[in-house]
Amino acid sequence: MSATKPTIHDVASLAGVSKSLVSLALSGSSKVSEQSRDKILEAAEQLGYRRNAAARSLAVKRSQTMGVLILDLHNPVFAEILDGVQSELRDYGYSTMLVTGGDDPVLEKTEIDTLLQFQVEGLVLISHRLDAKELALIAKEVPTVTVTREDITATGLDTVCNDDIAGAQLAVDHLVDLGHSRIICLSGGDNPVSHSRVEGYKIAMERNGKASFSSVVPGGLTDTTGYRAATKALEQKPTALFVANDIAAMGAIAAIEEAGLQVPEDISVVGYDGISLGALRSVNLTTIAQPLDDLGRLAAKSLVQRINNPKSKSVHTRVLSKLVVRGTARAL
Amino acid sequence: MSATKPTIHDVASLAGVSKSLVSLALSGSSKVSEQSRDKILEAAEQLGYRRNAAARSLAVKRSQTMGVLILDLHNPVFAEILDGVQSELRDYGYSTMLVTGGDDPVLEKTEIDTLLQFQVEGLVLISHRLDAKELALIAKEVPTVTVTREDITATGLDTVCNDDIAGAQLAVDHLVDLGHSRIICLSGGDNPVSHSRVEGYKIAMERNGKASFSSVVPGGLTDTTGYRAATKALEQKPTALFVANDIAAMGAIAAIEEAGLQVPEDISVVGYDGISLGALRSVNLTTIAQPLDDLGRLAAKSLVQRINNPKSKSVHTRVLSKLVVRGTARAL
DNA sequence: ACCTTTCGTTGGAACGTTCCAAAAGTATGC
DNA sequence: GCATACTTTTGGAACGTTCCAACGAAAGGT
Repeated sequence: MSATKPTIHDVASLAGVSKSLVSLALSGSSKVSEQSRDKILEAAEQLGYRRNAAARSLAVKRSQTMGVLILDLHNPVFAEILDGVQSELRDYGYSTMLVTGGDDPVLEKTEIDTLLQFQVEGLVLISHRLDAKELALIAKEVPTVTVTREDITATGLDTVCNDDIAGAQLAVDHLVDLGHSRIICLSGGDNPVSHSRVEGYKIAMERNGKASFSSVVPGGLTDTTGYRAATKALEQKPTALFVANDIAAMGAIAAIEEAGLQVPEDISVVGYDGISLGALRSVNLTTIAQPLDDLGRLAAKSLVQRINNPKSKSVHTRVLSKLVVRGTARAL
Repeated sequence: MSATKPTIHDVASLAGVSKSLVSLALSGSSKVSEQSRDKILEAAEQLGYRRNAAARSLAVKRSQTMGVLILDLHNPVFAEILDGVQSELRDYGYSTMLVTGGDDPVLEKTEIDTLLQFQVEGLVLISHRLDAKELALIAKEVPTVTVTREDITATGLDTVCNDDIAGAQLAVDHLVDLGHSRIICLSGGDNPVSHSRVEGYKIAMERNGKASFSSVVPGGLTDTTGYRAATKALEQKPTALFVANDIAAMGAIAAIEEAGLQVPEDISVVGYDGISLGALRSVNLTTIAQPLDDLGRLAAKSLVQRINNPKSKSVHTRVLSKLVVRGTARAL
């Protein structure tokens, strides 16, 4: 650590030019003579000069930074979406500031506040805990895009997500194709995403003439809740389970095996999300895969677009999820 | 979006006081009269005023922000460490700026550069790709702590990690306790962490008088590399496998099952890392668990300490990993 | 030789804060 | 009623950058 960081002034005086010229040279302006540019670049190099983003952001009134809020890094879905967000934003020349809400909704609010203090130009919210009123308020202040929920409309707010209703139908159709009728749905609890998936399940059961077998067992989005729901579901002697998400599906599989049954020989299981974890050989989960990376990329794109054109009306982007057939569902 | 963001001046004139007093009031100074404080707070609220962190950081010459570099968010180990880092830093009043290097080492460097431009006060590096020279250079510029590698000593650089050699011995000892002799080690490839784990394996085999069975099959840290290594290892008819990390262990388990054998009935498997994924009921992996959250917290602590006392010499913190017995290893 | 244009360069203002020294106001003591 | 002390408030400088208007020098046109 040098005593004090070199500033543009230091570079200027070492190169024997004015600070203005240094600024110009550093931003690659064409109106700097070859000679001066070289001197300046060399001086900067020698001093280990680095632009001060705070000062810059203050002067240009743009931070070139986006804020990202993630519900919970432990669920791989979010990490995978983040990856897309981040790499896309990088291409647009934005940096990313990431915060996680943890379990605490209050914390989530203060974290967003921190983000805003840093003058982020936009917000990507990968979380479904914020309520609509809150969200609208935030979106009014800064361009915002939510990923994974589309239940909300507010000015300045874009959304990116998959069609959960359609996706769930894909799952059921696949199971029906395999000859299943006794297909039970393990729900993901009380949140918009899970509701849609259940709805899709019901529609597909009906459409396939299996309405009489339609049965939803309340569950959640975690390993444990999936396990519990499956245990309960087994009482109804299903031949297949459609589970609200991949993690819960893994819990469900464990429950089935503990009950002395085999997946997929005795019971087929289809999950939802398409986390890369499910592709691991020892998991090998048949699932409805959301294009998670795309989800992130599109969110980023959408945000950048809105920043360039703040008055445009809300855009709701839908991505297509698709069935990924692996080893946990097979023909009866 | 309001036309233009309210500044401290706007608040001041609305409250009928000077900007200085507003600044004072907002930072909670005790030398502001009750009356003024109320007026100011109310005015701020009314305007939706929010401090500008860039301006603040410029004025106080402290960004109150730390930079975190993560190798790869897809590997849950990193996400779990990050969680600890982040929550600890929050307690110290720091914000976090996160970047990921992706696959590209060059990118990793520019990302660190971005972080430094934002005047982060410290750097947490959760990545083992940077080389020693690079690292020393960075540490000279800003307090830095690496998590997960301790092969490097440089001024201003602290490290936090577990004792891989000891951890690996724990794994082998456990297997020996269970009556195993034919224990094969699937290595994690060519990196310092994996080397240590192999070394620990060898030491423990020797110590337990099983040196003649000692055998290392080269592998990697991913699902696929674990799968391949296990396939090869099976030729030697082992009764147990010690795998370099949990993800690879999961790949190994898949290979074993595909070969028509069962875990743990025919072959026991012990992993390393203790990712929460391994605790999922359908995985249920016996492993050497690093206290990942602690790792993150300690890194954060170490960093804060160094910031408060930059001249102190390098601190190398060791955390204790422990055996977590689950379902993939059992007595012969 | 002089006016105009172009090019390269410059000083100063501005961005929104914090901090400091000093001013203004209020209370206390004699 | 005045000096003293203390509390509250204030204007201005500073932080490191970008941007703009303006400058001098060199080049071009007449």
